[in-house]
Amino acid sequence: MIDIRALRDDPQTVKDSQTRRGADPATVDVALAADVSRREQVARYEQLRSEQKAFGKNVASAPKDEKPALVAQAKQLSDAVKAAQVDVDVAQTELDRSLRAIDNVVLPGVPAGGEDDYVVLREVGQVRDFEAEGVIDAAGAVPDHLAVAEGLKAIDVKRGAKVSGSRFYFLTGVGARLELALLGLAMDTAYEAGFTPMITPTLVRPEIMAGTGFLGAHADEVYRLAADDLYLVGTSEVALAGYHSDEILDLSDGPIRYAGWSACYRREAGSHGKDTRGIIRVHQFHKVEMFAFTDPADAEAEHERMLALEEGMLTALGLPYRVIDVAAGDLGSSAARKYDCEAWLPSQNRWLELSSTSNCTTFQARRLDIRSRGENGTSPVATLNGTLATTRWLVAMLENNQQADGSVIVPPPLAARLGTDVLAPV
RNA sequence: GGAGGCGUCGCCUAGUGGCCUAUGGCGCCCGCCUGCUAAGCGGGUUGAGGGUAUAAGCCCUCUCGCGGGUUCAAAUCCCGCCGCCUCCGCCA
Repeated sequence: MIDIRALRDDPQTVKDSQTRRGADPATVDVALAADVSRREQVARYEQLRSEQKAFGKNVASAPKDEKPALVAQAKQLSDAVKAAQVDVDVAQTELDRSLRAIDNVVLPGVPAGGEDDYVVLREVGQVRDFEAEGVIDAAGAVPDHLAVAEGLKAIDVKRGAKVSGSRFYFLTGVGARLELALLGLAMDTAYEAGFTPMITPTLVRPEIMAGTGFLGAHADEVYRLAADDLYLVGTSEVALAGYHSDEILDLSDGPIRYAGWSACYRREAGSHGKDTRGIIRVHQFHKVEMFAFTDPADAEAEHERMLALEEGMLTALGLPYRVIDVAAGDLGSSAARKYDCEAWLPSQNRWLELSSTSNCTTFQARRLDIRSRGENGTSPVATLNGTLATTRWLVAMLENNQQADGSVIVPPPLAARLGTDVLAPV
């Protein structure tokens, strides 16, 4: 939800933001009109209610024989109050609806445009020359993650499909160990950076799902259990954002930071035919997600901090990657800025998104009513999230660290956990 | 899954339709008293939103788990939901 006070004070900024996203700036005028209307109705209701309460005392203390006449008058007042209450409800609903139609205000510096208008901030690490090293198959191509994994008996997609259908898989043996080591490293990294480790529910109530904005444009991406009216989360961000819903937080000691470990479920409804081989795009995976509640003034610094932690993980794993500043039109309604880290995928000669960190400023906190106390009462906090590791990271590790003999070098931080620095084909 | 009980201002608690603008205690805060501490005495203490003034303050609305309903009037009566507790059953 957008800040109604900021909207009153400076509608032009919000209009400009909508324009940069490719959205309709007229939504701002609709919301402003709804705001004025709501305030009028509320003032009217409060006035009438005040009169009613004062009159009610007369009725209570009146002698018995005067009561019938007073009650008749009170009834008229009551009818007026009820009518005013209905008007307030209508105006409030209209205001909420019009505010939900407005996306978060993008931060200065965010590139304008759509999906292809991102700006590459930097490329880090060296992409190996696989051909020169002889890491190619019979057809002269770099083996992809699934070919490598099958050599290690690390991933079984055939039986995943047999048991659960397409886009499901088993991580087997070293594959399972590698994933546990990766996610464990991510949890430890987050813990050392001041994040409280959390293992979160993966089934949530409708109001939490809606409050975090995942039932909007991408509602068909979400699994729902009809018999229980619960949703399977696509990320622990949902549970972590909901964790403090309807609360007033004490941020006087700095940001509140959580690292959520959870399974994530996505229907991948709109991606038929995309990334169908291997485990790049699957219905279920695991993820360690950073989540922070901060003072709005600290949000941009926290965002940079999360990005640095993500880059630290990628560097520790020795993965070549680049950082992109996602363009306004590709942000999703709650983000004010988003950085993606993309690792190099040698089998496809392209970049693959491994992590994403969003600064949602106060947008999510307004919907979930999460505030902190300041000099002038309470105000919404800022929320931020960022990926620290997912199952998909295995894809990049398997491809980038493979050797000509089909073995895979284990990066040092994981080697310590696995007890070996190389995974050999079996 | 079945049966029952409960949810009031930090904690405990009173409150069965109208002077409830919610009782009392504990705790906490301020002051008095005091060699110091404790005790005692006096005062204050639900939270949120808005208005006005900004030294404080003053005014209005909402707030008795949440949402509806009945009524001129609801903490109180009715319905739904959520949560907690007890017992039975089942279960990793």
